[in-house]
Amino acid sequence: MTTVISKATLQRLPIYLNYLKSMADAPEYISATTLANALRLGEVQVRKDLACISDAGKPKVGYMTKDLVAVLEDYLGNDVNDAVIVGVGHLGKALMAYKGFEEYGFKIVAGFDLDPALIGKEVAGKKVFGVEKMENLIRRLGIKIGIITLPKECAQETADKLIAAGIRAIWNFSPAYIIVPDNVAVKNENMASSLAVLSKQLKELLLSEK
Amino acid sequence: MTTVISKATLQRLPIYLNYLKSMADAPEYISATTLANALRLGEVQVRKDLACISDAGKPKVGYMTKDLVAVLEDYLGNDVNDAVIVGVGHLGKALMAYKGFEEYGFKIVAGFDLDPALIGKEVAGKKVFGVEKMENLIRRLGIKIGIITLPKECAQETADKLIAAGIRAIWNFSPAYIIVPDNVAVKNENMASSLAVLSKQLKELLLSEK
DNA sequence: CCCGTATCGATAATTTCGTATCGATATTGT
DNA sequence: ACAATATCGATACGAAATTATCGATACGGG
Repeated sequence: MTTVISKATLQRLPIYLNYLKSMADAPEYISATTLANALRLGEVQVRKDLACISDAGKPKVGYMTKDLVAVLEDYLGNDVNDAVIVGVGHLGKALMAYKGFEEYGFKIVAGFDLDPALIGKEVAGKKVFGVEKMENLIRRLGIKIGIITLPKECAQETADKLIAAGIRAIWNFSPAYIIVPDNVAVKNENMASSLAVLSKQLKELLLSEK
Repeated sequence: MTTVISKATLQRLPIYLNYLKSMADAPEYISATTLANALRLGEVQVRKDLACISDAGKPKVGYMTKDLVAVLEDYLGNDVNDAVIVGVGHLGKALMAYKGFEEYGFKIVAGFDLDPALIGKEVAGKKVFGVEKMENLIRRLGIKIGIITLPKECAQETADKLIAAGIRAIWNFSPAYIIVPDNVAVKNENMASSLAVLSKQLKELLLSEK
């Protein structure tokens, strides 16, 4: 365990956790085989992923479910990060209301927007501020993660402001491709990329039946 | 060109297209080097990706921008797929209003929801129907793609209904992991996976400066 | 009590993906 | 016209990820 965890594995860990927690009738033990079948993954792959964070697998029975959940939660959420969101449109509101981030050590503490109709309101219990308060508030609270849910025109400009205020990781949902300095992490969430994969799969499915 | 296109490449193609189209002052020609620098990718990687779909690169000058856009659009959107969306909450509305899907051969034609206050209304010019109309409408229009933006409780059940109605590709934004038959494509969009990667990057960044 | 089987962990093989290198070619400057 | 250079496409190499294989171990059934 506690070896170097590859990016690919890291992306699967939340999926295991999510699946385990969503099981209504969780058995006491669960095997890699069972998990693999349920999630459409390779049996060996699951075992290898789990080996990174757990060493409690037993032949013939599998892993104790509650232990597995515990180590996954521990690994994924071991330090809670506060985050702010810029752009309280539909997507921004959806993310602010998304239950489940906090399970992964992630907490949205405030939103920012230009719209006076939104400022001062609350969304999912989180207050919405005017963007002019943004830099000050981020700096004061020492927040490191910023989420951008804005039209692409203002995305880069906002990213620059966030970075100037001390943000070190940006999750960008705008269609714009954001460029940041090397000492800032960025994840450009591109809907079209996911879609391209799905669309290709569909095409192949339909073709294979002709 | 027209070789087998890997999944990794396929995911980058929309990014190239998006970048090229978003350039305000697009030059007549653009080189792989320029693209690579702008998108923080390897120069050779970009060239290799583009080689899959284009053969119009010229030494010293690069690719003719409008040709590149044309082949990318052609490849990514060569068959327009109609799609429906189930769950017209914040996220559903955000996707319905998302400009940019149609550039990738993808068109949301209707939404479905349970809320009587929404039924009959329009979101971004698309009508919202009651879920009881869902199966009929999908079958009648021969729609193949369904997007699920519902709470996790109803996700699997809805997926089953969609499939029964003839849907062959599901884009699932609910936190639930959806299981489908082999002849249906599914993409479980897991926010937590993206987040895990970003969060780890941030942690490493902060650690490396200590 | 022993044998068959499901499962684990580890190692090895294969595949996929990314990167480096090299000759070829078009443009620019002299 | 010719040399210098940026870029392309192709090939070869290396790294990463997935998949296959194997011995070891725990449980259940004769």
